[in-house]
Amino acid sequence: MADHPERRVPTLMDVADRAGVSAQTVSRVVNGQGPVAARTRARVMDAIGELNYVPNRLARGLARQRSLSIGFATNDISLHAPSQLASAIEGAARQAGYSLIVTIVAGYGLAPVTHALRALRERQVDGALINASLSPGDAHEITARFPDLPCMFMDVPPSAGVPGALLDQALGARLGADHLLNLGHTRIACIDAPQGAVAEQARLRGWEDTLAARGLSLVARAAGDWSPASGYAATQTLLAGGVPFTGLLVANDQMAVGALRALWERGVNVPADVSVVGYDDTAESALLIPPLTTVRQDFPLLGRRAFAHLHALLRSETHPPTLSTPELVVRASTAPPPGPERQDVQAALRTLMAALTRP
Amino acid sequence: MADHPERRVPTLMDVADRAGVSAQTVSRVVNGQGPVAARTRARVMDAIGELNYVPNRLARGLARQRSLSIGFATNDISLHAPSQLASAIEGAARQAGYSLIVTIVAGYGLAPVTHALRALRERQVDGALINASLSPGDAHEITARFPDLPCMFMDVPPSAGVPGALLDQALGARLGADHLLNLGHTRIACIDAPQGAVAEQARLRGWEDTLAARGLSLVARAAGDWSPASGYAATQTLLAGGVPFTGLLVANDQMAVGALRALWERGVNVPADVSVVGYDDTAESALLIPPLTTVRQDFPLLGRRAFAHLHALLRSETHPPTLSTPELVVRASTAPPPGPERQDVQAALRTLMAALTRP
DNA sequence: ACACGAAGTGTTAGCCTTAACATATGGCCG
DNA sequence: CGGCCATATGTTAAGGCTAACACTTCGTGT
Repeated sequence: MADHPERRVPTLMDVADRAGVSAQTVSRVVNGQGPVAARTRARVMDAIGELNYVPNRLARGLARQRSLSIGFATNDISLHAPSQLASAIEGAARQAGYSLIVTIVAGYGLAPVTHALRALRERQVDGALINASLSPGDAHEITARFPDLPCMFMDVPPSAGVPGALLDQALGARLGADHLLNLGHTRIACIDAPQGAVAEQARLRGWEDTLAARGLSLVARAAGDWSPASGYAATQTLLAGGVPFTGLLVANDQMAVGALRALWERGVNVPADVSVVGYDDTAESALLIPPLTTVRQDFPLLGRRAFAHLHALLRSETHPPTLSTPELVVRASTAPPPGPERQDVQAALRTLMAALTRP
Repeated sequence: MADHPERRVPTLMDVADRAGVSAQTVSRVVNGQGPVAARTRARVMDAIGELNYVPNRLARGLARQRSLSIGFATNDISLHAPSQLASAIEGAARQAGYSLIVTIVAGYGLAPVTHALRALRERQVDGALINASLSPGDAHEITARFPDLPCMFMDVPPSAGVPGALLDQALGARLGADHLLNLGHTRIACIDAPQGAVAEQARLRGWEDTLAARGLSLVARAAGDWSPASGYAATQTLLAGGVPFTGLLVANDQMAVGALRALWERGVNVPADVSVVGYDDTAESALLIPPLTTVRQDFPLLGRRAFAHLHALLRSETHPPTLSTPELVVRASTAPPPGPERQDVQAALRTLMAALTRP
C-alpha cells in the first residue's frame, strides 16, 4: 500500500525535530494546554502542517489512561430503533471528542451482552451504552461484572437503580390502548415482539394493565419479530383464530405495515372495521394507506440524552435515570368500532369494488 | 466508579508474576503463538482466570503497529442502506477479530470524508470502508491524501480504478426502466435523490440511457431526499406539473411509499393508471398496498464482500473491484399503461367508491 | 561423548504519547 | 542588584504490550 516504502507516518518526535523543540512542547501545542510562546506555537503548527502529522490516539490513550472512545452495544443495528440511536449517539459523541465503537449483540439475555462488553473493555472504551433488551436483574449483574466500566442502560426501567435513559414504554403502551378504549373498542387484540425483548414485555404489560383498568383484557395475541413479514403473518393468525376484534395494538410500525396489508387482503377495512395502532412513528407511517395512528418515540433525543448522561458519568457527575415520554399521534388508522349491521354493508361494498376494479 | 479504589485493572505483568513466568510467555499464551509447554500454559491460563485479565488492545496496537480495528465512514446511518451495511460489516469484522469504528459523514463531497478519515487515522484503524457518495475523482483524491490507509469505496463505479465493492446501480436502474418499457409505457417520470449522491447520478443516468435506447426520455423529474415525505412531495409536484405520465421510477422504496400515498390521494390508481417502480426492496415493500415492484439490492452481501476485500487488502492481496448485480422483483405496482378511455372509467369508479366507503 | 538443533523461556528495547518534575529565562520588587 | 515568581521549555519515566534476540535445557545422531 505504501507508495514510499521508507516513509513512516510522522510522529510527535518528527514534528519536534523539525520545529526544533522537544516532544513535550509539541504535545502541549497539539493539546492546547500549558504555556507555549506564540512564536514556538507557530513553528510547531507549521511543522505539523508540513509533515501532515496526525496524533496517535492509541498512544495517547495508553499514556492518558483513557481512550476517548465509547462503545455502543446494541441489537441488530439494521432495525429502526438501534439505527436511529446509533446515528444520534455518534453525533453527540463526536462532538464531545469521542469515537464510537459499535458492537452488535446477537440474541437476548446476559451472555451475549457480557461478551460484547468484554470486547469493548479490551478496546479500553471509557464507557458503554447498552441497548440490548436487558432485564433489571441482568443490568445489575453487568454493573457487578464490569465495575470499572461506566454503563448506560438504554432500555432498562428506571426502577432498576442502574444508570439509564429510556423511553417510557409503559406510558406509550397506555397511550395506544387508552386511545382505542376511548374510541369505544372493547375487543382488542395485539401483536407483540420477540420473547426476551424488554421493550416487548413493557409494552405488553402496559397494554394489559390499561385494559385491565377498564375490566377488559386482550381478546387475542400473536407474536412477531419486528419485521413487516412477521406482522403480516401474525395478523393472518389472528384473523384465522376466529376471535373477532375491532382494535389491534402492534408493537412497532414495521409490523403494522404487515398488519395493514393482511387486513386489506381479507377485505377488512381499516379503520372502519378494525382500528390499528402502531408504535415508533417511523418516517413511513404518516404516508401509509391509511396513515397510521402510532406512538411516537423520539430516538434521536434518547440517543443524545444517553450520551450526555454517560459523559456526565465519565466526569464523575451522577445523573438520575431519565424517562422520555412518548406521545400518541392520531391518524386515520383508528376510528370508533363499527356497529354489527354496518359491518355487513362494508363487506358487500368491498366485494363489489374489488370485482369492478379488477382489470 | 471503582468499588476498590486501590485495585487497578490487571496487566500482563500481573499475570506473569502470579504465574511465575515472564511477560513474554504470557503474551505467547494469550496470542497462541510461539512454543509454550502445556504445564506453563495451564498455569498462565489459571492466573488469567483468577485475575480476570483482559488484554489491552491499545497497548497491543501500539506495539504491533496495527490496531485490529477498521473504520466505517458513511452517510447517515439511520437510512436503510447504511444501516444494513453497518450490520453486515460489523458481523464480518468481528468474526475476523476486528472492531468497527463508525463515523458519520455529514453531507456530500470530498471535504467531510477527508475529515472523517483523518479522525479514523488518528484511531490507527487498519483500513476504512467508505460509503459516502464519492465521485471517482474524489475517490482518487482520497487515496492520494491517505496513501497509508487502505480504503474500500463502496459506491464508486468500478471504472474508477480504486478498490471498490459495489452494487451495479446502472444495471439496477436499467432493470426498472426496461420493465416499464416492456410493459408498454412511454411516458415515464422519475423521482431521484439528492444532488451529490452518487447513487442518484448512477440511477438517473441508467434510467435516461435506457429510455434513450428506445428513443424516449423522462417526461418529468423531481428530486427527493430519500425520505417518504420527500417522495410524497415530489409526486405532488409531478402531478401538479401537468405533464401526464403512466410510469414512475423512484430512487428508493421509502420515497416510493410517499409516492404511492400521493397518487392514492389524487385518486390515481396504481398500477391501473400509473405504474411505480422502487429501488432497494426494503422489508416493507412486499406488503405495501399495492406491493411494490422494485430493484432488490443485497446490502448484507455487499457489506460482507466489502469487508472481505478490505481484509484481503490488509494482507496485501489485491482484489479487483466487485460488482454485485441487483435484481428486479416484479410485484403488483406495475402493469401495462391504461388506454385513454379506460382511464375515465377508473376515475369515475374511484370517485363513486370513495363516496360510498366514507362513513 | 560431543555437537547440533529444537523447544521452551527470559531479556531488552522499542511502539508514541503524556504526567510529573526539572531547568532555564526574563521581569519585577525591595 | 539579589531574590523571587511567572513563563517557557526540556528531561525522565511511565503506560501495557510485543518483536527480536539471547539463553537454557533437552533429545538426537554419530
